[in-house]
Amino acid sequence: MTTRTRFAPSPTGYIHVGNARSALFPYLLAKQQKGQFILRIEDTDQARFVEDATDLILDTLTWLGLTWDEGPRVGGSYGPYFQTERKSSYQAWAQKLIDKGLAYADPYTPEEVEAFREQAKQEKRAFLYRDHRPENPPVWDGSMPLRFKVPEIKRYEWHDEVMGDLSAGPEALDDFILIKSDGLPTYNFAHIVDDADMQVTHVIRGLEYIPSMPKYLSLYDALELPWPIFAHLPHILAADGKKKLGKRDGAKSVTEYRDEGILPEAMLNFLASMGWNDGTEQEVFTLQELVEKFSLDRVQRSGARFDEQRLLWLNGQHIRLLSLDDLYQRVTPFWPESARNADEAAKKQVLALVQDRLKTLADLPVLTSYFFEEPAPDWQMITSNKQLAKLENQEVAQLLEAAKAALEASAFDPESLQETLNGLLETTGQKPGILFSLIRLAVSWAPFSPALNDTLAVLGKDTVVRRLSAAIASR
RNA sequence: GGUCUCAUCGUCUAACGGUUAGGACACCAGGUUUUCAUCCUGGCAAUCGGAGUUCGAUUCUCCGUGAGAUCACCA
Repeated sequence: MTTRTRFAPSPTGYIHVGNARSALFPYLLAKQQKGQFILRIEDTDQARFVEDATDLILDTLTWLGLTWDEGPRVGGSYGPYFQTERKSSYQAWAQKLIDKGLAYADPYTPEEVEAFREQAKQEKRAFLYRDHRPENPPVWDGSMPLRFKVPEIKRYEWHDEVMGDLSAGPEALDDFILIKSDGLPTYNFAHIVDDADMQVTHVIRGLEYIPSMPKYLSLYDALELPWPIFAHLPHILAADGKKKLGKRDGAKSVTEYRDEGILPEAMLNFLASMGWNDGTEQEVFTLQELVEKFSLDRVQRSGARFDEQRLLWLNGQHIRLLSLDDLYQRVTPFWPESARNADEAAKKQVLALVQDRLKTLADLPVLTSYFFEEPAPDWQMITSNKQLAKLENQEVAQLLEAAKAALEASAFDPESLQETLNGLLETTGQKPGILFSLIRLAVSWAPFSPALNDTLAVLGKDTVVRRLSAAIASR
């Protein structure tokens, strides 16, 4: 049997990093086993439905590189892949339960059920709907919720690929709603029917579903459906707390990270590393490597806190892995305004220089703007520099003049420049920490820059001489 | 409150009963004859507590403690 996994989001908003990992692991497993990764949209909650959310979800997954084999936009033989379009299937499966006497109309109003719930709470005991099962339920005409009648109240035991052997007592079992009074199924019913219809072999989801497992298991049995393989994933915790990461606590959307210059492969690597590792000391994985090495039995059972610093570090690692051409493509929206009219060759030259220093793509402007526009002299940078602050005004001027003269006479390839710079050290008798820092600042007025000779070479003689003159003049 | 789950450096994690408890991020200190956010070297830092099983427990069992999840006509 080929492995078929799925990711089944509801279109209620953006995808945050926790959601993204719930998509990643089933994706990895399906790809590794040459199976199919299915995307299903669970849009049965009309109240929480958000108009553009589906497109946002699809676009986010596409950006991440988690492409689906079946689902919206691509179709497939087991569709439709939107739950609202699958009503006939839910009807058919519900009818099967009704025929077996395992589903009944819920005659109570929501207020009445709520009252039962209140009462149970008052009496300090768990609320169970099945304690209130109507003796002679009316015929279900669709205007009332349809409830599942749990056939056997017992303890359930099952295996979880991540969590191991699990079990839960009869308290976890209750008559739950299959179809709401609006005619749409609940998640509890729909996902089981859909997974069966779509021949999903592995149910991989967050561990918030574990407490409901006995209900699901009982329904599989009632429907005479084999149990799929289950894997419940630990939560990703918010950076500051111990709570499950959620939108309520301001979990950032995946697209925000994209806009901040995070690479999709870094995000995926990071997400995978929270809760999974291959047992070696490897930290940086490409998506292909993740596909090859992933396994459910090496997934952690405890939650992992979201540490952005680690994400940043991984992002830098992945930026360094990119070819220059690839990086050039990705960095397109991040260039400083002043680079807009620069030609491709010039931009690539600059990019090659800073590739090793980028932590995010969004760092590009700070690192490169002085290549494309005249930086404004900021003598604060010199007076606040520990070493440069010791220099007399006059010395600064002399050093800059000397540098200007030497560079004006120099060839401008990196090697010649290094020689010229070294020569300058001797003639001025200065320490490199002082001389080179000064030149660097006078030419870039930037907090950081690549190696001085490389920077000068890319800048070109005219620019370097002009900026040194400007620096001297502004003193 | 009921049910369920989890527990190793600050953080992410490794160690299928035997290791000086390993790696990475972050941090700190050096180095790479400029800065630095790259790179290299070094340092700091952990098995929640208590019983038990065992020659030997991070690892197995039990009890605590702590944390989380869940108890919807939401998923």
